[in-house]
Amino acid sequence: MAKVPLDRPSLANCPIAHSLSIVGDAWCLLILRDAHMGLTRFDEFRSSLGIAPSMLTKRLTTLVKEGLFKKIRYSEHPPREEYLLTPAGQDILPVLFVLGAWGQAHKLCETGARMPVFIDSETGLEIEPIVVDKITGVEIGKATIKRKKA
Amino acid sequence: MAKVPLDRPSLANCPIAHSLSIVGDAWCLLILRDAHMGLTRFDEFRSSLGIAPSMLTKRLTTLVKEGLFKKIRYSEHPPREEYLLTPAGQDILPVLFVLGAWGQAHKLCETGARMPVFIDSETGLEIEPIVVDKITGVEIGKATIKRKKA
DNA sequence: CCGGATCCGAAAAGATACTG
DNA sequence: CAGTATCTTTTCGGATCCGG
Repeated sequence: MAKVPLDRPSLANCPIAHSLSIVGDAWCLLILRDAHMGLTRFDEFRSSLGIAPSMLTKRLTTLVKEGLFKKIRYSEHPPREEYLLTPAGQDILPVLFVLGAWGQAHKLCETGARMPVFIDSETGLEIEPIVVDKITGVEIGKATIKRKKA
Repeated sequence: MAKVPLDRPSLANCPIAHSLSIVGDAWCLLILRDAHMGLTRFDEFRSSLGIAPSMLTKRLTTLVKEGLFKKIRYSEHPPREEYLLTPAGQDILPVLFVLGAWGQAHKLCETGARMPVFIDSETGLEIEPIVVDKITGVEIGKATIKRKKA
């Protein structure tokens, strides 16, 4: 899609729509996936994803502009830059978790052992992500999306 | 993007990439958002999102083919169909939750009160979604994505 | 009115080549 | 290594039409 029509009444005040206007694109989320796996450089992303350089430039530019990446010059001669996740970019991780968990649950990836797994950086153990309500701790699934009452 | 290149070694066994090859499109996720708000019909989606009919047809067709929607004929004369979420489609809800929570946390939607909120269908209370590890119950955020060791 | 199908100009994506 | 430039192909989105 070119752009989410955020002027639509149904979308104007929807946080989901606003999020999608930034990361509602498979390339963006795959770049963020790679960033969370430790990649930082243009060519690392390009060769990992097989994305055309012009596409990668465009995605990285908007992700920097939207505050998910910081562009850092790590060498002057020759000029070299790397892309580091900001806090906002790091906060995308739960989205990737849940997206991956959905794919796994529905056997989309049956060609063998799935390659990237989620590892707790403290315990080193694999994580199985679920979404719960922060207050009650109850797992989500029976909930619904509703229009807020006036 | 036309299609996620799932033949790439870096993506072939990645559940995130596989999920994105199906729902890695803003329109698809917005249609699913509307479906979770109770919309079922072609024209309901169209007028809610302002999507071109050809686009909507294409998205609905693939979502049916991928098993997120069931197409049900609810009238014979005239022939009328509606799109109902399958269990796989219902399981997308946590993805929408987390996506919305991210947008909210980063103040993407400051034009006023956000319209669709998340309501627990039992208690009627608003939900604040977070992602935790199923086993330990620890909130995710310090975790990382890693390649599985051989 | 509902659920699309078809057509067309504009826009975006993909591949490749090239440059500092 | 980090992108631009260019070219070709595909897709998008709007408008219109159409059968029930």
